[in-house]
Amino acid sequence: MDIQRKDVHNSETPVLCRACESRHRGVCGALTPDQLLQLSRHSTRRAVESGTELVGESLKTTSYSNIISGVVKLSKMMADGRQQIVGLQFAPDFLGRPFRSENGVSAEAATEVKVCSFPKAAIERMISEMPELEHKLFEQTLAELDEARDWMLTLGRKTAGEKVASFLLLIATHAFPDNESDSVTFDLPMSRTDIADFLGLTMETVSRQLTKLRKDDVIHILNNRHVSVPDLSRLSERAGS
Amino acid sequence: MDIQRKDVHNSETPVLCRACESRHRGVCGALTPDQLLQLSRHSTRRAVESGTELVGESLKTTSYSNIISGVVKLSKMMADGRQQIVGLQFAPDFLGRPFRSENGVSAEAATEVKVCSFPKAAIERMISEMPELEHKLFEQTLAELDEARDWMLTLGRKTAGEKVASFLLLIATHAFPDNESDSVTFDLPMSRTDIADFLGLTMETVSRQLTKLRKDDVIHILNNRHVSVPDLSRLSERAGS
DNA sequence: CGTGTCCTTGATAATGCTCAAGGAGCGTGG
DNA sequence: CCACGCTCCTTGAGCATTATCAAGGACACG
Repeated sequence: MDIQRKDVHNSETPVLCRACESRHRGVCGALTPDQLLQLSRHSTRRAVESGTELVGESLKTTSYSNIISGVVKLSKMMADGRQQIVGLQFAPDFLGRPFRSENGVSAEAATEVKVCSFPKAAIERMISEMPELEHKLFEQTLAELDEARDWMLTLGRKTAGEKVASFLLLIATHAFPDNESDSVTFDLPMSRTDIADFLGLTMETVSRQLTKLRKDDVIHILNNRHVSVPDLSRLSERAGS
Repeated sequence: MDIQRKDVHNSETPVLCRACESRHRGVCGALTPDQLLQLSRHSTRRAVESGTELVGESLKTTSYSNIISGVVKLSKMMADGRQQIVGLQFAPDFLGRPFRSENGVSAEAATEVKVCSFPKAAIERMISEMPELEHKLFEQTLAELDEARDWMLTLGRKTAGEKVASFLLLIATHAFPDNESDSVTFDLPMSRTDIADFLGLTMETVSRQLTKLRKDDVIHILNNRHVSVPDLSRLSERAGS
């Protein structure tokens, strides 16, 4: 074994973490290689298929995760079965409600999802020891709150057409956060029913509004899931600014 | 001057802070008397009347505040004037978006409001020096996120009747957080128009639903603003659990 | 080739919105 | 003290948007 590597203060970044986005844009960016190594000893990486429940609405959570790839939907359900998706999470978001075992939302993989999971206790210990880590989580939570409030405007005040356009815009920008051009092509990470549950509409209304956008040449649809937007600014107009 | 007081390590709690709820349930609970004293030197306390704008939607903020009493509404507006209230804040909530000068919501006093304001720089310095303070703010932000997501379910999936009942329940529980009995009486902190903007409805629909609840004897209304709920569980049923 | 899932489209119904009129409370000024 | 003007709220009638119910199309998989 390479002695030099072992001896330097900044020990080597764990292999698993090297190509991980969480180390750059996510919460692990707050950790030194030493700490990363310590945490990685307790972490398990796994891929789950679309539809898997990652966190139950009233289940006690025993672990937290970083999303490595894929899309996770957070949802709430009423006693009679009505459902509302209250947020989408993308890599490299941190998944889980800190400081509380029960969080009132369920998390389900919307696409195939790769996660890196840690035991609750390990994370909580590191949070209490490292203000930098807590700060990162705080920043993410503030961003989620901003997004939740944006979406409240969409849910409460936009028309069906504006809602669907807003959703497409949301996916387009999150799928390609640093897209500079005015056109994008992407796969929708969710079914019509899921989109409806996110927008507070029915599946039929979502379908009709997508058809309308297609007929007005704002979007092109191939194979139900595959969408291309030739001019983002035209879509943006439809979203009601 | 009393020398003993001056010399003890834990100096005296500032007069202004003594009866303040923020010191117990709010963010100031994270501060020692020494730190409180330091902060209180920069703080200004003032009362503003209902309707005053405390934070502009795209204005750069120069100060943060603790709400001492009253209700603050956070809202977003679309270019064409459609408005959505995205949150209500009560004493002893902290008002302001940390780490960003522009926060995308405007804050307006819904009732007469008393606030204790601090310069942005002073708070940010204390946050960076005191993990405990940041932790308190983080906890409040998480609670706000939970509430925002609860409200998303209300906005997206509940009927007009359920929305109005949910609103009354929200006010009843926040006005008297430790009420044990099954009946409550309170004043609504906002107009019908504001309630409509919070629920994603029109003023007329809110009015009709209130009338319906009154005719069904779920609530009693005196003088438009004054409401009494004889049986909270019956109201809760109307809110769709 | 059948069966299943997901999506689209159509016809009809219902919920909530728009427009309109009028009532209640309140401060102001005659 | 009362009339007025004002704001806020209620109520009604008709309408628009979206939901519901139903049928059928596209595609995948056995």
